[in-house]
Amino acid sequence: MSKSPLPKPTESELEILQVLWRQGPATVRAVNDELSRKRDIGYTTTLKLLQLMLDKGLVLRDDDSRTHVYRAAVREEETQGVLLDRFVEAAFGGSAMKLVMQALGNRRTSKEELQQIRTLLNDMENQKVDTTKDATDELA
Amino acid sequence: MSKSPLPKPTESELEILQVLWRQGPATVRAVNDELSRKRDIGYTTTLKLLQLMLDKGLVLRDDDSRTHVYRAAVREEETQGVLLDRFVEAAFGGSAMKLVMQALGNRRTSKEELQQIRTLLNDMENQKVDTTKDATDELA
DNA sequence: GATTAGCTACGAATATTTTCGTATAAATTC
DNA sequence: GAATTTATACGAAAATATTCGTAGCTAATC
Repeated sequence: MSKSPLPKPTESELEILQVLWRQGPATVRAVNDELSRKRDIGYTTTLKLLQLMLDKGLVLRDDDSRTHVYRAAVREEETQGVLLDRFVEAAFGGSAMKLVMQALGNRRTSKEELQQIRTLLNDMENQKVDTTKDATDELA
Repeated sequence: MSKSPLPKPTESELEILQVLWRQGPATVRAVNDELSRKRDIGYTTTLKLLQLMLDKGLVLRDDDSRTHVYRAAVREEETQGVLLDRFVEAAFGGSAMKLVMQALGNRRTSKEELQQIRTLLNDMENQKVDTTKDATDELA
């Protein structure tokens, strides 16, 4: 019903969400193994983080068996949206455009990706008009 | 010359940098007044933050007169670039595309802005970033 | 069935960031 | 020129976030 408060995940919590989003439900061990690939982190640290995240409602867990299985309780896109808003505000003074321009300008992007964006741009522009038979009045 | 270590500004420090970028060199009082518009913050808190930022090399100050004047020591675009990289990594698993798509998809963007992006896309696809005979142009 | 290995719970130490109180001194006001 | 206002410096409390040690329990191994 109402939008949950959706507590802001910390940096470490985000790391874990990334793992869960990418790999699906996982045990503490699995999450920890994954995190360990990138940095030094103890097992109980990962465990504690997951427990805190459970309290916050960021993850859910299945504790039927002794080895608990955690899964993300927040959707990837939604969470990213929230974080993005915050980030745009904090780092780009609220200008999403500036961010996009910089994100695009600053790195190598493949032709496929560029085309993907073009398609999105077209969709956005058309969608704004309406959804009748023809809306292709602009060519890019 | 060499890439500076460029210590990562914290959230609060970023707030202050925003002010300095927007308004140029300013006194503690001026910065604090500006921050106070958005949230509750004591004068000495702002002062302390600026002093810490001075230590870190994020700002410079002119203390010729009793009332010191601080100014940003890091450029806006550069800092945003660093933060953006970090953010893309942390929140979008390293995919700048995902971020751009979401940033574009999730909010109202004017036709002018869309056109602006198209122009950038075209430039990028042409690989040559210049619009004239000279190829030494650079995108912001 | 005793020992070992693997798991969770949880308190607490660390580290980091944010906030402010207090001391002190210079400028301004009356 | 005394009192008030306005500064800076700085220690340290408070708030957050991260990390790990240890206890206790269950399953697996020998």
